[in-house]
Amino acid sequence: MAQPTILLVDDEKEIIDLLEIYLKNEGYRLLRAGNGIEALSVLQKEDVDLIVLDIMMPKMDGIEACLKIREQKHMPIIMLSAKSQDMDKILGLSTGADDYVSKPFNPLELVARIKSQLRRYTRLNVQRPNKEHELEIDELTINTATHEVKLDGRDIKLTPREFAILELLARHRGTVWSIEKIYEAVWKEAYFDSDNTVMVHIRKIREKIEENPRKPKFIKTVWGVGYKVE
Amino acid sequence: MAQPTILLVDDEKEIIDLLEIYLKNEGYRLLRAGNGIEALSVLQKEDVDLIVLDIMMPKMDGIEACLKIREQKHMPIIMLSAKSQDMDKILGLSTGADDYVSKPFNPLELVARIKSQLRRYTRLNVQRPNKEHELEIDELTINTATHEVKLDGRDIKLTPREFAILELLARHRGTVWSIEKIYEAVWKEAYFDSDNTVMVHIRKIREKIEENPRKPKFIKTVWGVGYKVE
DNA sequence: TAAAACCTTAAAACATTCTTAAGGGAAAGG
DNA sequence: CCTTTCCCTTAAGAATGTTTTAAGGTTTTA
Repeated sequence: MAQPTILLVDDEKEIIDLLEIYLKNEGYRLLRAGNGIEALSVLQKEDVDLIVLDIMMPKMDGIEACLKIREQKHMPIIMLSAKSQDMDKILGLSTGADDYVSKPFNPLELVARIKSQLRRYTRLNVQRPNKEHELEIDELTINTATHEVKLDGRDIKLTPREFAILELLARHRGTVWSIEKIYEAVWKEAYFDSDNTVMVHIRKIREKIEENPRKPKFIKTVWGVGYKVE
Repeated sequence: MAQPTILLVDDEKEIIDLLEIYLKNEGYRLLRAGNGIEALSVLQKEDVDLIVLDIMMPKMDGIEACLKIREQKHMPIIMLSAKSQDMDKILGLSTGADDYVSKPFNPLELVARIKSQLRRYTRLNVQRPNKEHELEIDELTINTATHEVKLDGRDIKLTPREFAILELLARHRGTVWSIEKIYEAVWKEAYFDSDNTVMVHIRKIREKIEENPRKPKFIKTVWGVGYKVE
């Protein structure tokens, strides 16, 4: 993290402007958003290391935004609250914020808190299981980042092709994929009829993840059409 | 952590008494100390989950105590500071405190901060290094400050490249690193296909730290993907 | 019951990873 | 400044793991 990126979310432009002066001076890269909705769309496009979030905002308030962000990604969130709204603060914390600061605040205090949070995150340097990278189907967990598959917590070893097929079906839960489509999506080349290699792979996957491969629970056959994960 | 233990360190008895009412009400177990020296001796005997530390104290002040604690154990430290000592606050943070609260404070605010810190520490169910610069994987200890590696207390000599690879994998325990990613992270230059130098280094590391390099315990191969330390 | 669709198996073909050893180069020591 | 030692890289064959092929079996549908 050479130059950490901080997203400032507040509807009061003056506050953002003020913070920008202090934070730029510390070498941070800054992004801004005027409400929760904007913040979420920025997060989709940009790689953000920490968020400063005002509680009171139009459209989507900070608490709601905080919850939504937590659903997707894990990063330090510092909440800003109007003076003496202690209940709000506590609420804010139980939504998953990592810290909060009361308005009016001393900018230096906020800078210190930001440093503290970023330091913690680099110190612990943990891979936080990123919900974004996890697919869950009942007791089956597929981590697309680490290529790990777990069934009831037990590790399942899948080969790269097997993994790719399972990921494809799990990602598009409910939709049926023909053998041809699967082949093209995974192999990225044209499919020749009379090639049963996808079928063989499906069989191998079932052998590994299904209690009874003849009566599959995860990968179902849709007769005459293809396969799906329900 | 059924009933987390909190150590309150302050020379003002009234403050500790006040906090005790609020924190007991939240179900915490409480320990008290009147200064830094007392605090350290309590820590030797008791299993503490979080410390609240006043900055201004006789004998050994909070900053000094904070540094000493950090040398030994890693746990959340919340500092208390007299009003408007902003510089003190920032100093406190750079000594390794995790958060701070200004006196006079709202007890509910402190309760919220304590919850937040404890939640974080349980949420990231991370291996907490006893010392800041040590990574532990079972009986393997990696000191990133001194570049020392110990296995069951015995010294293991690793070359710089070997150390860098092991550190990388150990720091991101659980995540799988492809050969390409490892190369780029350690060598900081572009990777050329058909270069098996990472592989050879992995082999050398295994030779040194694994009982049976064919059946590695520490550095596992994830076929078709890369390597990881579990 | 025949035809079509799907399943199973095992072995051959293919790909990746491991291992070893040797040579070049950098750093340490005289 | 030369020698020695240690570290890094390269390369090639061995070992291990994966994918494909192909042939025969089973289930479903009409």
